[in-house]
Order: sequence, then C-alpha cells, then structure tokens
Amino acid sequence: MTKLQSQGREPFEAVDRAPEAQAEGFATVRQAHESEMAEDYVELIAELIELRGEARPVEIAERLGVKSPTVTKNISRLKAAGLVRREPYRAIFLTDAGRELAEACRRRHRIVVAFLLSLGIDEETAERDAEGIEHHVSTTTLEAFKHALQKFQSGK
Amino acid sequence: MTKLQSQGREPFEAVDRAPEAQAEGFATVRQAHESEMAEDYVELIAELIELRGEARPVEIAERLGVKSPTVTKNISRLKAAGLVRREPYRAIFLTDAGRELAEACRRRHRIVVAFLLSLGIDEETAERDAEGIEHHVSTTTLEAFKHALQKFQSGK
DNA sequence: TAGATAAGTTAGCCATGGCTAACTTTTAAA
DNA sequence: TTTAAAAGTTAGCCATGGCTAACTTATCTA
Repeated sequence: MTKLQSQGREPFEAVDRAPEAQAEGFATVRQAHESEMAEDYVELIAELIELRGEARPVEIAERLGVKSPTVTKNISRLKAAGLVRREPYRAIFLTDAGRELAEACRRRHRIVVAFLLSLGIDEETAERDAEGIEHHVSTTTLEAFKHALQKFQSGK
Repeated sequence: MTKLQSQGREPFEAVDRAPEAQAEGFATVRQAHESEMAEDYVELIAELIELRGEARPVEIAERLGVKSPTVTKNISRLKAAGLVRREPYRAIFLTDAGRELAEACRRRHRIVVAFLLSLGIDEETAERDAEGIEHHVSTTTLEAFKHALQKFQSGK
C-alpha cells in the first residue's frame, strides 16, 4: 500500500501512529500557538509601517478585531521580547529582530496565500484560511508549497 | 496582474486588505482555537475506541503529551458540551454528537495528510503539520484539497 | 490657547489549558 | 484477601489573551 492510498481508508479504520510521535505533534501545535500572537502583531506592524510610516495601536486593534487594552498589553509583551520599540502614547516600531521575524512571516504568508489561490480557492477564503494555516506550516511544507506553485505557474 | 503573481511581490510592498475583512479573518482563527481542544480529544478518543474498545485517560494523556489532571479537566468540559459519556474512574465513550464530530475531524485529517503527502512531504512532517493545519481548513479549502488530490492520483 | 475629542493606559475581571501535590479509587499480585 | 501499584480526581497554581470601566495623555479645532 502506498502512502497516497491512506486517504482511501475506511471511515472506521484507526491509524495507529507511535504515541510519542503523536504527542510530539501536539506539542508542536501548542508551541506554534505561543508564537502566533507575536507573529501576527509584527506582521501587521510591518504592513502598517509601510502603508503609513508608523503603526498606531488604534489601527492594530481595528485590523486584529480586538480592543485597545488588549493591544497595549500585547505590545508590552512584544517589547519585553525585544521585537518592538516604543514609548508610551507613541507609535510602534520594529527592532531588527522584529523586522526579521515580520519579513519571514510575510514571505510565508504570501506563499501560503498564493498556493491556496493556485488550487482555485477564492481570494477571501485563501486569505482567511492562510491566516490560520501559516502558523503551522513547517519549512519542509513551505518548500513543498513553493515547489508546487512553481510547477503550477510554469505549467499554466 | 493576476492573483497568482501576488507571491512575486517585492518583500517590502504592503498588501492593503480591507481592515474589516482582516479582522474577520483573525476572529475566525480565534474561534478555531476554541474548538481545537474538543476536536483533538474526540478524534483521539474515536481512534482509541477502535483500537482498544475503550478510551482511557492514561492513553489520552500519553498521546496528547499532557498530564492526567489536564485530561480529567478537559474530559469534564467535553462531557458538559455533550460530546462524551462517562462515569468517574471509568473509560470514556463518545455520544452521538461526539462520534459525528470525530468522524468529520478524521475525514478532514486524512484528506489533509494525504494532500501533503501528494506534494512529496515525508510522513512524519505531513502528520505533524496536518495536526495544526486541519483546524484552520475551511470546507472550501478542504474541497480544493480533495480535488487536487484526485487530479494527482489520476495523473500519476 | 482652551476645551472637546480621540487615543492610549491601567486595573481588574474572565475562560482556557497547561502544571504539581495530595488524595481516592481501581486493579493486580503476593 | 490483603496490600502495593497504577489510574484517576481534586485543589490550587500559572500564563495567555480576551474584555470593560475608569483614568491619563495627545491632538485638533473653535
């Protein structure tokens, strides 16, 4: 039986993976959740700095769909993590580390979105799903997305 | 400029999506996070019931990579949510609703894994990434995965 | 330039989902 | 059948990331 046929299993046949491997997978997901906040913020801050020259908490709150105290709290966490530079009541800027992270996230985001679009998914859905998916895409999988995308683009 | 070329943007060019659409996307991700626990548990419980005839907290804890009090707490939440049936110190079983959710999750899981494998990703990575990705795949995207998979399987 | 409005912060609340320590119940073995 | 080990629960802790209410600071405008 080849790998690919795994999708053809009967609905009730259990897949018995090694417990430790499974546990490691779940641990990876939990770790990804811990970096999601930081990634979402720096990515958005980078976008806003490009568009406006600075990132303001109001706009961050609006675009993330959260209230401003939440932004204040999370920005102070990012500052503690050395990703962000800022003085109270002033706009927010990225440190070198923050800029680096933001760029990596944005590259990844674009690849995921472009990949989903190449499957024929509409733009709204691609953007929305990418927002959740991107945090769980390993470098291996990202490379595979890139590769498939290139193949699609040349073959079309 | 076509959709697909979006990946070819310069690293510093901002993509200005509508703020409300962006906010909605993040809200969707936050909602997905809220159902993740339930989905992971019922999926695993269904697997264990198949393999062993019942699901025991020890094994759930082992496979999720968490400690047993965490399992106890979460199982009681699932019970309150009507997904699980169980008496203290006894094995755990699924209600009809739980079984239904579990099957949907497992179907989705298998499609995501098979799809990643079809891109040439190794099995360990596919399983690990799928664990995180699956919770953020809309029905639209899942259909696109299925479609791409069929195309791949027939064309190979 | 004074005062109103908008923006940002602080304090304190809540649920989630981890954890350890200590206890109870069940199971298995001597 | 008694007792030791394994399994499960309870209580209470922690960090995360939401929220509202109340306050402070900055900005804009009359």
